[in-house]
Amino acid sequence: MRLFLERGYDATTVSDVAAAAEVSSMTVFRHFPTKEDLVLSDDYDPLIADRIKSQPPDEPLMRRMAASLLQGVAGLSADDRELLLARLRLTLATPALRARQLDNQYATQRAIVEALRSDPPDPDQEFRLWVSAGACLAAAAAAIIRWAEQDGRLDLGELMAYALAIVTGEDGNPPHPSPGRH
Amino acid sequence: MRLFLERGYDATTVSDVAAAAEVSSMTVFRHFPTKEDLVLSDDYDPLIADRIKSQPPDEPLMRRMAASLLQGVAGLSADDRELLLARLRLTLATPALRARQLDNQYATQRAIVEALRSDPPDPDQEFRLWVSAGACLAAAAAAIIRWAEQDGRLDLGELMAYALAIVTGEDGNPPHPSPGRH
DNA sequence: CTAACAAATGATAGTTTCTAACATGTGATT
DNA sequence: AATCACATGTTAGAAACTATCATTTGTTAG
Repeated sequence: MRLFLERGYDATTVSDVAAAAEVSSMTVFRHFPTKEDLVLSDDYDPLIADRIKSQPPDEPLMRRMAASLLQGVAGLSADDRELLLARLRLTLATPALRARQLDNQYATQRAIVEALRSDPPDPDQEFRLWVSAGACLAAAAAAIIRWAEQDGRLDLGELMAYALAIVTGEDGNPPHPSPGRH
Repeated sequence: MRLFLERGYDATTVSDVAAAAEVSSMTVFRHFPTKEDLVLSDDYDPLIADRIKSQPPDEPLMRRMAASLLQGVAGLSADDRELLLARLRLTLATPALRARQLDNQYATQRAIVEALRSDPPDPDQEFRLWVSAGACLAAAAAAIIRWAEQDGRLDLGELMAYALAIVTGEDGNPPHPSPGRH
C-alpha cells in the first residue's frame, strides 16, 4: 500500500513490492494470486451474507438487505475505515482495480441471493432477490464512493442510510449537509 | 467472436485472432486497445445519456431513467440481440470480461449523472442521481443477465420492465412466467 | 502516369504479469 | 538425529501489451 500510494498502482511493479518486502516475486504471487489482490482482499462478503439471514423475516426484502449493509459499516473500527479509505482512493483512480472491485461487488450480490433464496428454487423469487440486492449494493457503493471522494469527512453510516432510503423509497433527508465531523 | 466461442476467451490468444484475421498481432492491438475490447465494444452509453435528456422532466427521476433504458432495448434489432447474446455468454463465463463489463456499466452510470446534473452543481442532487442511476442500471443488468441465462427465450423488454418496476416500487407482475418466445 | 504524401501495417525488441517445474532451506515431530 | 511438511528461491516460459522504426498501400496533385 505504501508503494502504491507513493508511486501509483500501475507504476509499481510486483518486483518492487517483492523487493520492499525482501522476498522474491514468486513469493508475492504465492500469497496474492494477482497483483490486484495486494490491494483488494475482500472478506466482507461472507459477513454480509451471514448477517442477512439473521434479519427479521417479516420485514420487506430491501429493508432487510439495507439493515444488513448498515450493520456492516456500523461494525467498522476507526482503523478499518482508515484502511478502507486508502484502498478506495487507489481503487477509484485505477481502472484495473475499479473493475476488479466491481466484480467483487458482483460476487457479494451472488452471495446475498444465495443466502436468501428458497430451497426448492423459485426463478421469479430469485430474480426479485437479484434485482433488489443489485439495487441495494449500488446504493451502498454510491455512499462509499461519495464518502471517499469527501476524504471520509462525512459519516459513512448516515450517508449509506440516506442512499439506501432513496432506493427503498422511504426517502429521508440528506445527512447534515455541511457540518462534517472528524 | 468465433474463436472465443469455440475455444474459450482465455484459451484464445491475440495471436490466434490476428492469424485468423490474416494480420499481425500489432494490427489487432492498434484497432483494439486491449484483448477485452475485441468482445466489449460498448457504444450504447452515449445513446442512453442522450435519450435521458429527452424524457419529460415532470416525471419522477427513476421513471425517466427506466424509460430511457427500456427505449434502449426496444431499439435493438434481432441481429443486435443475437450478437448481444453471444457476447453475454462469453462475458458471464469469463472473469476478466465480466469485470470489464461492470466497469463499462460504471461508465454508463457516470454518463447518466453527467447528463442530468444541474449546471451549478448541487452535491446532494448529484448524489441522488448517482444512487438512482446505480439502482436502475443494476436492475437493467439483472434483466439482461437473466435473459442471457435463459438463452434469450424470454422477452428482454418485458423482463427489464419488470426489473425496473421492482426498483421503482411500482411492483408489477412477472412477465409471462413460462410461455416464452424466440 | 507518376511523384508525393498520409495512413495503415509489419517487424523487432522489450517490459510486466503470471504459471510451471524443480531445487533448497527451515522448523517441528518422532 | 532423521524425517517430513512447508515456505521460499531459481529458472524458464507464455501471453498481453508498448515503443520504435521500416514498409507497404492508397490517394491525391501535378
